[in-house]
Amino acid sequence: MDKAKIIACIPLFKGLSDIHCQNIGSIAILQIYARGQMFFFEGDCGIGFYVILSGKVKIFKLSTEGKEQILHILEAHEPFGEAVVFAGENYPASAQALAETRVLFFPRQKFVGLIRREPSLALSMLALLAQRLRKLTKLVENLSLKEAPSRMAAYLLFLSEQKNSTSNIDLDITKNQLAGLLGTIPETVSRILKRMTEEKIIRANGKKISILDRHALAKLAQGAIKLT
Amino acid sequence: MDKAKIIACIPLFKGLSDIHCQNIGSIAILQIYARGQMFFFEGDCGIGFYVILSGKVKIFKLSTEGKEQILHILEAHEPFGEAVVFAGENYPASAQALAETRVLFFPRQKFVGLIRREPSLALSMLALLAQRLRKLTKLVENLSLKEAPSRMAAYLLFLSEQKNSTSNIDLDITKNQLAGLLGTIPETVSRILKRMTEEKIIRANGKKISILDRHALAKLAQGAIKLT
DNA sequence: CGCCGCTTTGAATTACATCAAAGGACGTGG
DNA sequence: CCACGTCCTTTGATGTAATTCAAAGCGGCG
Repeated sequence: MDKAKIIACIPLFKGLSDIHCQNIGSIAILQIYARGQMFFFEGDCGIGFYVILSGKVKIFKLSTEGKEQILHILEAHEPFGEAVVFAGENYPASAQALAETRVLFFPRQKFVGLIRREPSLALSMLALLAQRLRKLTKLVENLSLKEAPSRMAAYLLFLSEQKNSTSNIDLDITKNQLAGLLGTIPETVSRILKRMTEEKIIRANGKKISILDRHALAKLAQGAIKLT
Repeated sequence: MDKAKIIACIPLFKGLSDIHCQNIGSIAILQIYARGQMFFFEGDCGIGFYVILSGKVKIFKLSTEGKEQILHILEAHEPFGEAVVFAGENYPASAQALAETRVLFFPRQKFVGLIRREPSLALSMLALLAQRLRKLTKLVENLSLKEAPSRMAAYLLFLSEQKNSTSNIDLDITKNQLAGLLGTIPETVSRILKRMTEEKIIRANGKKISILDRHALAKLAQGAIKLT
């Protein structure tokens, strides 16, 4: 199995010539993490970044009392730990495998060397960071400007759009994790879903959720209406 | 007045050769914004980014009900609007001058052209974005994992460190803006400062604040203790 | 001087977290 | 294949931090 081939398939490295993919491949290290295993803890010295080949990874922060805020849940082809490569300090959050996960690891110094010689790679990384920035900005907006039901509504709509705009969504995370993502607790998630069901906005069946009233959900997401 | 000279003084462009500073200067446009004037609104098409020469700029989001969350308050030498240059969509937040502000404006396309030819400029921008990412991560942590008094304590300590670790801080923003920065409302800010004063952790006099008990403030910031 | 926006304070309200408990899903090992 | 434990999920009762609403004092600036 050729690492250059794998790399050519990763969106982040899209558009790079074969020779560059080979260069990148030559510094990449294939690693496998078991479910529950940590990639790094917040505050660890940053030694490089990862790209997921398969599996699922949670990026999160922990409060002193143990409550967790999930920043991202990432899947195949998505990179993480990039910020540390360029600001060269410690990881600003922790990363853990939610399932068995295969990754490519890119050591910091070597990767920076590549970037120096390949401007289009630099632009790819810039685009990636800029996009992360947008995503976090959105998260801040949600956390501070919206209440929990709105955040839930926004998340359901987001999931729905990701998956071809079907009305049938599959939460592929536990409601515990969903709570961490929305900045709340499992009990609240449960109650909100219940109320949405009562108002016939959604139909819930375990991790399967059908959107019955997309319009109401959208209104809810903007905070224009409330759950009674 | 030579734009290349000005640019050489900006931390973002530190370490670039004279010739590069000239190139950068040749695409930069000097602009002056009056107090209260908007640079752009959230959702506007992104046409470029700015670097502050003097003045003060607020980057913020507005909820549908009009509450605002301030993401950053920026001063001389700090850039803003960078994310849009590389993700090439719309501004993810709004920007407004809090005082008369002089900026250099860098049009998107031209700047990307420069980066293609100058890897060290790319690395500078990468470092900048990575740092922004850290800052936002911290904000998310504060908003979701800490309660208001902790966020206030953290902010006071942050200000104190910025200004040579003196115990005498000058909030150079209104408490209204401080509330927006901390993700709360002016009344809450007022009450928290009052309680901190009662517990002799700080002494407040208008916008001047003295830290009396730095240790207690630090404990508060981590959430280890609470205001009674 | 007079106005407008900032600031403070109190009382009422609310959204959400916490605590407690029970039911359910899932996987492991017997 | 069933029994068991663990974790996830739901539901109710209770508590609390923070927003909302209201009103009055303060301050700066035209």
